[in-house]
Amino acid sequence: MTTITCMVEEERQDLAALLHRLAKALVAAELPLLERHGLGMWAYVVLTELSRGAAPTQLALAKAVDVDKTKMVAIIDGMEAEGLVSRRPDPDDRRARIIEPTAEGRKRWRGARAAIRRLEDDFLAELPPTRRATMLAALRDLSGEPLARLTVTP
Amino acid sequence: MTTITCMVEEERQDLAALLHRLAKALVAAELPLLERHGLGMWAYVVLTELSRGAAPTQLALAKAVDVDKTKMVAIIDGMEAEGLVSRRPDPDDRRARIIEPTAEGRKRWRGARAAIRRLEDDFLAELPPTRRATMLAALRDLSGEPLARLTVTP
DNA sequence: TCAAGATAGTTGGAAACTGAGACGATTTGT
DNA sequence: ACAAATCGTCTCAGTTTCCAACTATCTTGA
Repeated sequence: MTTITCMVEEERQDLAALLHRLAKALVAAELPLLERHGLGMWAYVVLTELSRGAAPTQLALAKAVDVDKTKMVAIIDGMEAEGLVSRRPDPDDRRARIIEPTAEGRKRWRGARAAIRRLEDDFLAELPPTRRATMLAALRDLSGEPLARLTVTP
Repeated sequence: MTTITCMVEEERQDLAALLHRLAKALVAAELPLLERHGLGMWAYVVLTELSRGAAPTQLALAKAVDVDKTKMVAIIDGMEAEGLVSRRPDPDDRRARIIEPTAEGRKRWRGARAAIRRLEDDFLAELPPTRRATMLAALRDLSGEPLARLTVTP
């Protein structure tokens, strides 16, 4: 008698596609919230980066949020026109401009972030607490060193 | 003596931003693999959907992979020109075209998927097995009903 | 039955985004 | 002091995205 071991293929779907779909749906759901608080997506992303405390130059900001520096010009232009950020010459390097959020920028960002946080908490409420915590921790871990290794070793 | 309870704000970063960055980096890392197997990103996504077994019409395909139907025309045009899929009139509805992968399309897709699977497995190897399994299961769960609820209830 | 409306695929064009190149003003290295 | 590199900006071409039409076909309701 022969024993046949049937190796069931783990029909996992592509991780990239899965993450992409989730991110796309979340962004689509959050865009109306942002606009209700008077912010576009890029403005929110920039303000989020600025909320980390440091006062970066325009180029550092572009790298931090991963957009082209030529695009950052237009983003900051718009935000400055709306009074969300201010450009200030860097005293240590007169080529560079230091970007800082205004009081209004901070205010709108806090409102928008709270709304987004509520939506995401609601979205995540589907999962039991321990699984949710494990997943968030795993995602955070992956977005660190493993992600960096991806981009340098093609 | 007074006891001060310090509520440490869980400084979680935005889930959408986190997922977006991960997806973007993964896609960027996988694009060279795809092109090495003679596939573009859209061709791979379409072939992946076709591999589910059903033979969908062009419109059903567009909805399944979430692109505009007008863009699907160009995608299928290119794939047909490369001999990756075939257009066949739907016998039940002469307006519709049924899209089917060719042998060559299936072959290239299998090769590309294997390469992608290897890269993703390597990427996920950073996590301990149980955490990885929990995370993947959680992501899969979220991409089902919770995601659908997001898009209809803004 | 048959006329009106809806639908599948296609085409074309407008608007937004992306990415590369160049340039002036400035800094850095030698 | 001088060459090379860098920061912010501008411009321009190539793409993608979205919307409005159009043809051919299907479906529905009087």
